[in-house]
Amino acid sequence: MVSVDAFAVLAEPTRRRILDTLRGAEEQSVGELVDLLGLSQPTVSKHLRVLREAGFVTCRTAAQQRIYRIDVRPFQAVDGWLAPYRRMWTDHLDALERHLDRQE
Amino acid sequence: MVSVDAFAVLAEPTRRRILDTLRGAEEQSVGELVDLLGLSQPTVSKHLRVLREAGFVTCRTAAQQRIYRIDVRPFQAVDGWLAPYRRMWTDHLDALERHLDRQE
DNA sequence: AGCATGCATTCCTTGACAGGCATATGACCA
DNA sequence: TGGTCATATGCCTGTCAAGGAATGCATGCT
Repeated sequence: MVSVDAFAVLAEPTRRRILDTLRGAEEQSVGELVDLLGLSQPTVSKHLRVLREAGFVTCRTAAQQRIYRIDVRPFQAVDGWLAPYRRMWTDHLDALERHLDRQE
Repeated sequence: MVSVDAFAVLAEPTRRRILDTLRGAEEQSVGELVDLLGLSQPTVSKHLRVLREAGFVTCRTAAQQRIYRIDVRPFQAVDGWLAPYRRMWTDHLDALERHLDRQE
């Protein structure tokens, strides 16, 4: 329960693929993800566990299936770290816009 | 030269600390970073190499010093991946705003 | 009860770093 | 030229995570 680092979780390309797949579909079962991604079932389950423990996905049980869906909160944390860097180029773009506005 | 994954680079907490330090100072030498971060010089140099090869920082030579500064382009790539997820909550916020507007 | 389905977990092996330490490189100076 | 400063690199070791194969564990069905 050691609160895994969100960036470390996203460092795995396979996990980002899982998230990208989930993003396009509201929610999906493990089997659907296995089919869509072409990965082994244990591989998908293990990545889903990492994502779940980091809060990126939530899970509900439907009969023998586990249905996963995205939770945005960890993404907000990542976005929070990224925000000051984003300002480094949006500020420049804003300045450029103001400059172009003055040109007219 | 194997085009390292930007997320994998950011997965290291120490590297994020280096970036956060650089962000507050335009540019800094390796020695300054060593002092500010309290890390060994080889450790800092090795992380800077990773950051440099991934494009997160650029480097200029000033006498015996190497002066590092941030380059925003890899951050833009990361932000690009994050953008659709960000819409998942900004859309909700926008909808909430519209709702509150109608309340008035 | 017995069996199949859907998923999670374990064990094992392998590969990728991270940090410490020592050393190399390159620029400056006397 | 010899020495020093600033930084980069190499080697070594420990740690940790990923994937494959096999197995465990529920739930549902007949």
